[in-house]
Amino acid sequence: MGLKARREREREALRQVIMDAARELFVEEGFENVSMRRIAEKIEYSPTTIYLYFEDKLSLLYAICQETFAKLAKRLEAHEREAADPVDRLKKGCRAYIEFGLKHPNHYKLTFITLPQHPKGPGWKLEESMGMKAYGHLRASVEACIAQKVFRATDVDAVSQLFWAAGHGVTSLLITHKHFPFVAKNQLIDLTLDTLIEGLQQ
Amino acid sequence: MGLKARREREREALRQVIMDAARELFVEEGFENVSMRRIAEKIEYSPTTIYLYFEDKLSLLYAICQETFAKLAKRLEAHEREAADPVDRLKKGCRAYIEFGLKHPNHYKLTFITLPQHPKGPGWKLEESMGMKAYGHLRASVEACIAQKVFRATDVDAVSQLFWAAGHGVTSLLITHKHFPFVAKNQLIDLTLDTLIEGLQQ
DNA sequence: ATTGATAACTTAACAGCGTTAAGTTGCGTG
DNA sequence: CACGCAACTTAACGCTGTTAAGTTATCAAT
Repeated sequence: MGLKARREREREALRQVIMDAARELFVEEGFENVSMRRIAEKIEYSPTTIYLYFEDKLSLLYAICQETFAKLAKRLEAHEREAADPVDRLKKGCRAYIEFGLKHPNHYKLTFITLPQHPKGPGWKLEESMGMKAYGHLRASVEACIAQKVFRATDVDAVSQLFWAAGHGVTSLLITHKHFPFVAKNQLIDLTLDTLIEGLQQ
Repeated sequence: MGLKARREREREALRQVIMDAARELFVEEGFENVSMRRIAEKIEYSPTTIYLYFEDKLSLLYAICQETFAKLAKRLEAHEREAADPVDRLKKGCRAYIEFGLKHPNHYKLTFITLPQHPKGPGWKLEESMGMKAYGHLRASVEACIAQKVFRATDVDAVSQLFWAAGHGVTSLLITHKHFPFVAKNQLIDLTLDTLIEGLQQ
């Protein structure tokens, strides 16, 4: 009967409630500054209940990041369809990536800046799934630019990694050195992307 | 007599012993995974002794980072004297920065990647001292390029931060994503610097 | 209808953390 | 010899992530 199915649904619902509460706290106050007890308090369960749904605190964060980065991949796909011109598409994709990082600094920190090694188990697969997928989008845009001969360089991976490095550099610098007197964010982002494209065009 | 001076010297010596022990542990196992008690054990003092020399754990980390910044600044100065041409100087400086990071990945991680925010307010900016000095060297090179009108852009800080971001991006990506199928390190570094300079030249 | 299993959830506790208040020791000066 | 001060330690507080054991409710089978 539908009993088992209903229980399964309820289980999944609580799992989602935990993730939503945890995400809100993590994003607001940072992963390290949020305790399991605070998450539990927020959802009005005992702290140990969380351990019935997630192996430990890190696994909880991983699950949240999976969700968030699925969103990023989707957003990149959307940008891919929007722009017909490959250069424009590349630029918009990079911009989306950077702005995503700035909007979700804690998720970005976890997955791209400090990858904490999970002491046990099969290890951290996010990079191989969501992260790789995101890189695939970037690579496709670059490949289009090279195919249309608007870029001088021909090594698709080198150029892709150049864009990733620059985008990552801007993003992580703005995130981790909040107090540094940076110029306006948008100015720095625009200058970065424009300079790269200008320098690559033949 | 020289008593006070000797005591001062001894105090400074123990302070340095603490910093050396802490740095070694931090670099080996990461800031979060090293407790004050473990540092104390290593130097064979009680944990509270450390608090006679450093306000708290983060202050200890900050002091260590100051030292690292100082080393980097010195190396940048050396490279600065070598090259007369401003573009060449800028390139060599960036290269030195990146190679410093790749050669001391754990120090780099500690000072530029993992550096957490100090909760005791905004008066703590590491960037105002040693980090600023390093940034100053970069800025001077960029300023020379702009003064000699080899660069199109005129905002010295924006361009400086562009180079910092790109250099940091390459460095941190190579350090933290060791298993990713990057192209050859030198290829990526060269492409990055050449593309930036090409894109900025008028 | 009673029993028994099973799943969901809680209580209590452990070991360790950063940090502080209070206490102890040893030494140079009066 | 006694005082004061500096260096250092002991003991404790209130946290933390996590686990073992215990409770409760619900469904299946006798």
